[in-house]
Amino acid sequence: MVRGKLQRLKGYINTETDSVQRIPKDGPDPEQEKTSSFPFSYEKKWYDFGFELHFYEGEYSLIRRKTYPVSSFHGSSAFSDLFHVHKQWQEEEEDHPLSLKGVDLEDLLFFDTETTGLSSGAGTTIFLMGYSRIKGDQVEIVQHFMPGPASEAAFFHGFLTDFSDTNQLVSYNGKAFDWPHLKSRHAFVRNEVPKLPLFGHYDLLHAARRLWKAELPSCRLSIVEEEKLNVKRVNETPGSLAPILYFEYLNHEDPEELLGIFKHHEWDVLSLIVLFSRISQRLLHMPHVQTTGREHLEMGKWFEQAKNSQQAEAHYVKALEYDGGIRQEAYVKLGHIYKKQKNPEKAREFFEKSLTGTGESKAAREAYEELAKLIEHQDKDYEKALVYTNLAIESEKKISRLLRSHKPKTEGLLKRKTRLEIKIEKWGDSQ
DNA sequence: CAATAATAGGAAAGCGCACC
DNA sequence: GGTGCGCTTTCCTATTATTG
Repeated sequence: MVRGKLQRLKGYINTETDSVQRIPKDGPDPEQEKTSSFPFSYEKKWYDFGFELHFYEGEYSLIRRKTYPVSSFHGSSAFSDLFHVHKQWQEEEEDHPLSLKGVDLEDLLFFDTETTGLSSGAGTTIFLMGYSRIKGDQVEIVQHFMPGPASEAAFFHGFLTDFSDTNQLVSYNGKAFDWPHLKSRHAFVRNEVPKLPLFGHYDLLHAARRLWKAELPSCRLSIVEEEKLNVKRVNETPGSLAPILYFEYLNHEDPEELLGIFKHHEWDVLSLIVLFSRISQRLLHMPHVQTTGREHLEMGKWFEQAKNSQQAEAHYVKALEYDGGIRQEAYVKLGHIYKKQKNPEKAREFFEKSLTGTGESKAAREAYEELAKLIEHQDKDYEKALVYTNLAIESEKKISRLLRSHKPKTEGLLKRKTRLEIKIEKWGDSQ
């Protein structure tokens, strides 16, 4: 039985080994199948689904191209938002991981694959890969389908002959999953097909995590879609069923059940477009995007890490408008920025402001310690510095009592305390 | 199930300031 | 003017979360 299956997969031209009863009742007439130029069963269905044959060195893959106007919506965003976002990125002075400065918008490939499993062992293959992209005033979706293991070269050939080396990938966890996977599968057919291009690669999983790690229960694409894009998926099959459905397809050749997977893949690559837009709109302070205080805070951190303190400051300042905990954190972050900018007076002002109102927190602990430092070295008011050091120690203790996971790190603070006590001992009060 | 990359936290190294 | 200490930056490591 298994042997028969393998043989069937190996060469579609060889219909001799296929028993008649294995062809489903509503399948094509076996007589016709032999003479037809279409190498698989269910020719009509494939055409109805919009797929075209791709022929390469005696093998075949299937390709579907589909377009929507850029004015159409996906969730609560229009694809055309990307135009504005792209334009806005050109205005930015400093670099950022998501920046599109100098990138041709139509070079972006919003890319995803469907595979026969998660493990990257030898048994797992890619059977569907493709992308969405902007083409003029249309969004184009290109899907390459591998109709069987014997078609991998044609499958890759169709995919690889379609774009240029200026293309850039945009994916969700593609850096860790899709691309390495694609590379390892490509190795099997590398002699027969073009080389893999060396892409620039934006991975939106990491962008999403940066913004929403604290806010969302998980940063899985489906959750992000629901919470941040208002995308409600209909008529699609979850990706987790892809392996089973593909194996079933290989048995009976009826693509009907794969329709939901094609839809799923389409949703994925379309969501990537609007996700890219949504995140960029927030990063660039573009209007009409509801942005939370937490998001501003996280974006501030992101810009800070990208060494763009101007944008970092802008987002932290925005975060000041939100509720207690957020505002407190933002004050502390701003304090650090001004401290780095050699403006200790302003730094101190912001650390102090962070302590008004809100109770114990890591931010408060941080502020106490920073104030102790500034007062010791600027004012040389050792008594007062000692007071803040003790407050920091108290704060640290309370936090570790509150958060079981947090192990107290008072070592540095205690060191500071004894040093200050010695100084006071030596010189009495602040001179 | 595997691979990957970002991140957080810690250790180590470089830098600047104060003190003698 | 040399020395030591505290502070910041950088480097390294372990952990975590996502993909079909």
